Amino acid sequence: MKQPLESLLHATLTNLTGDLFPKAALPEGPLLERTRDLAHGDFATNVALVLAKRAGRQPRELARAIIAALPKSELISKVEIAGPGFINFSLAASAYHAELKTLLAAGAAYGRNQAGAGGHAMVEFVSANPTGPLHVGHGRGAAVGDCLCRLLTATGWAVTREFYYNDAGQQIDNLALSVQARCKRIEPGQPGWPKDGYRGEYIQDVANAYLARQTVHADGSSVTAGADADDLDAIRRFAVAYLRHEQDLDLRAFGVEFDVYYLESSLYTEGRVQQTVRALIEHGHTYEKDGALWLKTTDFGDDKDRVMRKSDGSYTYFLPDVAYHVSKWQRGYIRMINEQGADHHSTILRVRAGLQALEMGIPKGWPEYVLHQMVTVMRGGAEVKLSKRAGSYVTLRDLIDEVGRDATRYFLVARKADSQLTFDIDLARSQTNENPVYYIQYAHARIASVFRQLAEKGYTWNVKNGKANLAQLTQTHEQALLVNLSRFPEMLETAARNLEPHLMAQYLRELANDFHTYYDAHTFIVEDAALRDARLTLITAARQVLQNGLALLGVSAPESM
RNA sequence: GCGCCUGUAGCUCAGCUGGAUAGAGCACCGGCCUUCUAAGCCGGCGGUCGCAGGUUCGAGUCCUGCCAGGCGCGCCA
Repeated sequence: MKQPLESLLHATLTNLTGDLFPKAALPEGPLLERTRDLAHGDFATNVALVLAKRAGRQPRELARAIIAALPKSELISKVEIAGPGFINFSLAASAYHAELKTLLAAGAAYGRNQAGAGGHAMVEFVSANPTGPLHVGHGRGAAVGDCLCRLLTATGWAVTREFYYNDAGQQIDNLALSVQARCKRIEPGQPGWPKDGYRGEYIQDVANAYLARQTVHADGSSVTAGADADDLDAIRRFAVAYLRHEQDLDLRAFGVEFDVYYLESSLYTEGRVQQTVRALIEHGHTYEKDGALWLKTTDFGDDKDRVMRKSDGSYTYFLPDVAYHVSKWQRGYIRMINEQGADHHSTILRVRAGLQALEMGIPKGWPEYVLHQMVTVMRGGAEVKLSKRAGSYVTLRDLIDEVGRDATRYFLVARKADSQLTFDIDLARSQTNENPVYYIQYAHARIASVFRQLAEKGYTWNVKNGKANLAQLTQTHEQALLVNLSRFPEMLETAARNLEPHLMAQYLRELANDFHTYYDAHTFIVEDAALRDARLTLITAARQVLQNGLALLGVSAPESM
């Protein structure tokens, strides 16, 4: 909708270049914006205001010149100068009718674009260590990351979803020791309980399964428990597989799937960590001090250098991190987006520094990051502390079971990732209109219901007749709906470009509001066949966009509620 | 002390690349179901956009400095 008009304007301005203003004065980026107020038409441009100084003319005078140079177009019904020098465009009703037909023809594909041109993008998200069930923070990561994947796919990217986890190292040792202790009936706090052990009850479940010689499947392989409480290595393998499997069940319940599970241990077994160390040394960005090997991250903006190989010969976390990103780069991803909790924000600089130090031609801003801030969980008016170690955290599974998948996903993705989120379990549990996801789903269900009623009343919807009579849609509410439906492709484009899924959640709420308002103000199933078919055509379009939008959020679009 | 994020209505939050009169939901007050699902609609109440400067024709949005909150600042991951 916006694009043809923008092209027209751009061409007009290009023609005026040199005459009215220098070419360099032309602003880059979008020229047009949607107006907030219908009195200002459909689209507005501030280009006359922007160019005024460079052109040495009054904005309104410049606006007149631009309008005069504008070729005639069927799209536009009115152009006027407003305020200090805005040019406001009103679109012809026929332009909206054409858009509606485009929408219906495109169906589930409406709003999609090819901005990514089939390029390969990866989103790495969740990446929880297999030391316990997923908590609410992981849930936010899962919801946001999954929506990012959907947005990127819808805008022409070939997306790979990857989950990275640490299957060795200190945390996993703690896990194994904790399970071992539980195998020996030692409880947290008792003598023999490991320092920094995992205290959650799920550790006992793992221990019980281990002693019962269960077999668990995870990430393409299966592990059978040895039942020997002294075999720490067997316990470790079993516990990791057991908890990875449990996380998989959580993710499946949440409707999130991954293409690749990447094991940190493989970075060692494949020699990638060693190769990375060697390369970093070769490029001269390292030095030895106090028996440790340091990377000069200060060369790349860090406030102090970082140890990469400890004096005991083992590596700090960030070296495998760098090696891991080298793997991602070598796998050919143009875009690499890491979705993670903001408590890990300090890794951004270091990973990028490590990649730059390798001098492999990796762009400075690669990878991209989307960080989500903490989720505070409230229950009974009190905060529930998230603590994996203490074992008293709210799991993602708790939320899904109590609130439902749809509401959980919507809540976790409807806010800017940048802002802290308060997840009030009591509020989200209450199945009332306080839950905005119901509001949107209800709009969809209502439309479905209208068509059920239509059949009961012995009518059928004549699509052809509806499309031929779109001019009958003259009501204010109908026009508002037409306008907002046509905004969907722009919203999708913006949400994907900015990596901000919450924009889609927000938009759908507005669209649902437009529909509900329309629904209450007018009857769709009327005697007049032309009007009836036109209205049914309009609400079918609304149903389609609600479906498309909800699909981008991974939220269902129910036929009835 | 340093870095990242946040500060908008009583509460929870939107506000897209700076634009024209700052928007929703909840709460509160008042209306609307013999008519396609009232999980809905309409109206009202409510704001010095943390504070102070600056840039700009124009700032909630950009810059600087403060103030407040969150998260990080390890030879943990």
